[in-house]
Amino acid sequence: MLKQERQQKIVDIINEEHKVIASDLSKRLSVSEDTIRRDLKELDNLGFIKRVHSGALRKGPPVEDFSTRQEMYNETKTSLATKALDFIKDDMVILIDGGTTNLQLVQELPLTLRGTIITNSPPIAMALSNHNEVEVIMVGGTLFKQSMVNLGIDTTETLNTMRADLYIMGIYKIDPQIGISVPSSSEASVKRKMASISTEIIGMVTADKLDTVSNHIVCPADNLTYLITEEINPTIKGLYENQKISVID
Amino acid sequence: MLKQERQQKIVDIINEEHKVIASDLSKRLSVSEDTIRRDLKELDNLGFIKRVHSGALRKGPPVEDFSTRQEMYNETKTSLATKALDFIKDDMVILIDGGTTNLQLVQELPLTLRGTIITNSPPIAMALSNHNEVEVIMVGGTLFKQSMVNLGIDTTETLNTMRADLYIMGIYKIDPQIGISVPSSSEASVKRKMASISTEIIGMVTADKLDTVSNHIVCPADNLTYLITEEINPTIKGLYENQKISVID
DNA sequence: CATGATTTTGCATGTTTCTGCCTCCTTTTG
DNA sequence: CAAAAGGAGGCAGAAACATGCAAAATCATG
Repeated sequence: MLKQERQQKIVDIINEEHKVIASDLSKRLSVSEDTIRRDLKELDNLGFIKRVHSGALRKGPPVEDFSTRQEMYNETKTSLATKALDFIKDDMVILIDGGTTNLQLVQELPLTLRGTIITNSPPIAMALSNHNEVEVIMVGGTLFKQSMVNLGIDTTETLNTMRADLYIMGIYKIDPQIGISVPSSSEASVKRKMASISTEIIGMVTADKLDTVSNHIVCPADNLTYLITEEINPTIKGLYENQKISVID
Repeated sequence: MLKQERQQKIVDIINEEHKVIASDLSKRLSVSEDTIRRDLKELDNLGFIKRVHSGALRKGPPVEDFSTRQEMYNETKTSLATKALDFIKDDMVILIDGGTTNLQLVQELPLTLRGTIITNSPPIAMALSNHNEVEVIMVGGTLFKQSMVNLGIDTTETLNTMRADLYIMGIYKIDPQIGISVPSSSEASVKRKMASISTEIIGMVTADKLDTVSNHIVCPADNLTYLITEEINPTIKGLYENQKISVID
């Protein structure tokens, strides 16, 4: 068995069973305890596990009580988020609204990032609790539970007094002709306001959201400065590029 | 069993049961009393528990960040929350700020509750995502990560336009003479504003917060309509009752 | 293919940690 | 005060660990 393969198994076992005993692993994987110890040491150095005497422990919290977390460990969303990271620099004022893709992005932000993040989404705010160099400004309003964002007249009024370098718009539906649309009018109006106070706008879109339409129009698609998508389909790409949007895939 | 694992269990047991007897632990964990004593000593040195003769007690940790405190699901907070539930009826406008005890309370609210909840705490808002009959209004501001609440001028100004039937105040420190205090001035001013727009105020207090003081005074203790505590100590109870606070234990 | 370098692994070694037992001391309780 | 319970510190065996070394496997390069 390959070393890398074996170490992957060890990580899997620890994630599954929350703890592991070195001598036990030795039998289960049919290698000497010395090898196991070396593996555990390496994995600890890499930060995957926590080494303790006679074995190792899982690193994260013992129980994940956020049922939504699994859903967000989506490979596509991760790769979209990674591309979006290129647009985020220190000392920017960044506006982020809701959506699981945006949440994914925030979770990938380096802990050393410095700047200001304005959001109307409680989950986004909470995800930033460990970013000590980021000032988080929450925009209040009435919580719209379906997408976990604050909306309403208070929200737009508060936004009136702000500005941002970059708005990372959560996108539910987008279509080259119709534009960006959402299921509720108050959400549309808050997004419009956010767009109006930001210098640049980027949107991350998974392929399933391309060429679909919802009830309330936010803005034309070409209001986006950058469209980050996984789609390689040249037809679709061309449609958006005709509107002078930079399409990144 | 791993040593770390055993010590984690001891901490869990103490958080759950409030106290623990060394000889009892020895049987429950199948190790000698000597080993238990050594564990308790270590855990005491690390600050997780308070060592006493013949066992150990739960420690009211003075300061630590929110993510650590959030792990402390313990019996006291649950029972305090249960008592507080009596004050919550349908169709009320309830103001709730931050704190783990408040979060615990919100998690125990019946899903059928109907009404309006105003909060400046993202975790509180998120905990209400499944309460379909509750309108959640988030008050924005600058996120104070240590206690996960929104604070600042915007926060107090927004609150100026609101009112509530009941304010459930998260209490950090309370003393009969000095009053209720918190570590930051902006937190104090937001709490004062919240108190001023609410008809009644209740506070849940675990024993470790009684008779302690922090830097910034919020208000006198007798501003509270009800004080809900686990403390049975008649002296302390009398002190607060002299100030015409209803003390519930 | 050949051959030398690198990586991986198991074994032998001396060291450290963990644990239970023992003895002596301290605290609690009646 | 005295007995009982709990605790501190030392000791020793067992288990776990780090380290060096050599054999085997793998890789790199011509």
